[in-house]
Amino acid sequence: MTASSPGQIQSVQTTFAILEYIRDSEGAGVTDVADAFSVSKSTAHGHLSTLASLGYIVDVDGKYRIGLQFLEFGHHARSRYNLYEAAKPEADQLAQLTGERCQIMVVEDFRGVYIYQTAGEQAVQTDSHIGGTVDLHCTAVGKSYLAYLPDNELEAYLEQVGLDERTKHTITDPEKFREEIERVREQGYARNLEERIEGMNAFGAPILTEDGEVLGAISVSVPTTRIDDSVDENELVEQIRRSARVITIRTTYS
Amino acid sequence: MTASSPGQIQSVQTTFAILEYIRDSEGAGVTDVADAFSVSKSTAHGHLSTLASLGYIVDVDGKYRIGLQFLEFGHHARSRYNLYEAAKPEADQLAQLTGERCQIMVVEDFRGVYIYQTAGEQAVQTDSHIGGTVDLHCTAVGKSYLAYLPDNELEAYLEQVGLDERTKHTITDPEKFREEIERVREQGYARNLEERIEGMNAFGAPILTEDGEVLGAISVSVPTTRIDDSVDENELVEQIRRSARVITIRTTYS
DNA sequence: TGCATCTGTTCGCTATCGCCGAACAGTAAC
DNA sequence: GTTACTGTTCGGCGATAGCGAACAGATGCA
Repeated sequence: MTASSPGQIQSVQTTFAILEYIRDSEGAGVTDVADAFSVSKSTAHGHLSTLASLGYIVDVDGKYRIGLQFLEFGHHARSRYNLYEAAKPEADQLAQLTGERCQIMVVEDFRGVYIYQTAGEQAVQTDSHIGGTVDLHCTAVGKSYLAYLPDNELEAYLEQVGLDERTKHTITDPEKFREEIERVREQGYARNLEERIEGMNAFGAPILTEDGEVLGAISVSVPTTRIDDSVDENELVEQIRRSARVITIRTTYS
Repeated sequence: MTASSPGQIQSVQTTFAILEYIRDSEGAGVTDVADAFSVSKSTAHGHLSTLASLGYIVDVDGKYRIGLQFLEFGHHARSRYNLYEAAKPEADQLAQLTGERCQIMVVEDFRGVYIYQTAGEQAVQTDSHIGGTVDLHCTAVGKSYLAYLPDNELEAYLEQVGLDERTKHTITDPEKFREEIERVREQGYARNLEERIEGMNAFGAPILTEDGEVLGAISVSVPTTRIDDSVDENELVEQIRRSARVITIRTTYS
């Protein structure tokens, strides 16, 4: 707990830190929280009992866990984007058609957030899940999105966030990245070749409004073992782009 | 803002009240919040800037709105029930088959919470949505759930929550309600005949573990106009019960 | 263009209330 | 039945959350 900016309310910061701790540690009690944050048991108890009486955490077998009330907030936040309802059936279909994992992403504060994710028959497990965030520069969805952003916003991303190396395939050179983005613009789709996770690739396309503004992106993940082998990249990309177009139409007339 | 129990942290209560306000009012600014809670602008600003810097609310066109970070909490809470992944495809199929609205519910603190909801072709719009909560006593999902709860917990529900009247069809007499629950047990499914919303009916079945413990429930909503008319109740109920059984099997082997 | 009126932000001051530590009370373990 | 954990309650101190006023942008209207 370092200084933190002034005018901020500490107990609120603490409460959310505790919530994140409960989430990530798969349940915690008073003592756990007191130890984890080096506060007294009474303080931890105060936060936990407040959150519990508000229903944001629930007691399950003596450990507090994240309550379902957050579902409503999450769902509400998602519905703002007017994308979920339109994109869900397309993503499901794409996953079924390809047998792989398919995801829908939007961007908030320059972070990619998966608002939907669905798995086909042979999809491999990854760390991506609904609500999870990822870098934009090393994902197919992220690059699809960045490519259709105004130039100044792309530059703002490069400056404020940068190109952190995730694997040895991550593009970290700004100039090369601009070229990559240019390629995405020309081709209308993005590729991620093990740039975020070794062995995992993805192909994505932006979801645009009719005016050409980018709302989010859709992608299909394919493990390297199936690339060249069983997967026809051109056909897959065509399917993805078609889905993206359908979603555009659906969001327009709804 | 009345007294509230001691040992509770007020600023945390306030912050969550503000979050709920932002959610329900579709966006709010510093002045809105200050007015709504009769606090000074600086206080409102403190809460909002804290929440914003944590990323839990985001500035959209000068109004704060709920951030997507809650999606991760919601998704996490839902995944605890090990029901969503197994039930989603069944619900989708049921909605497609019947053309109506289908929902999956679990219970937290004696409140029914929809963890999934999907609409068929001719489904009518209702107020139910993912994360939304409903009474147990006047819904098909709720009655399905209560029927498979141990007797003492059912009695605890009647005592602690009670049978509030929602429409003139709501069962409000405890003795009649116990009979209704007995009927659900015998038949293995529950009916809601305009007991929560005028004109809306639903048919539901419990989702059980192999040991017979109730995990949640699944239901299909049908407007009164289509009952008797186009919908064959017996067939519909059979489909729902079959889906519930499939979900049980899926949750067991996953 | 200028005035008026919104918005959000910053800054001391004060009283509140969040935090602490110790004592207490349940509960599981052995 | 004793031990060693849990979580809970209780004063007391001191940090801090909240207030109000003053400031600063933004927007709108004439």
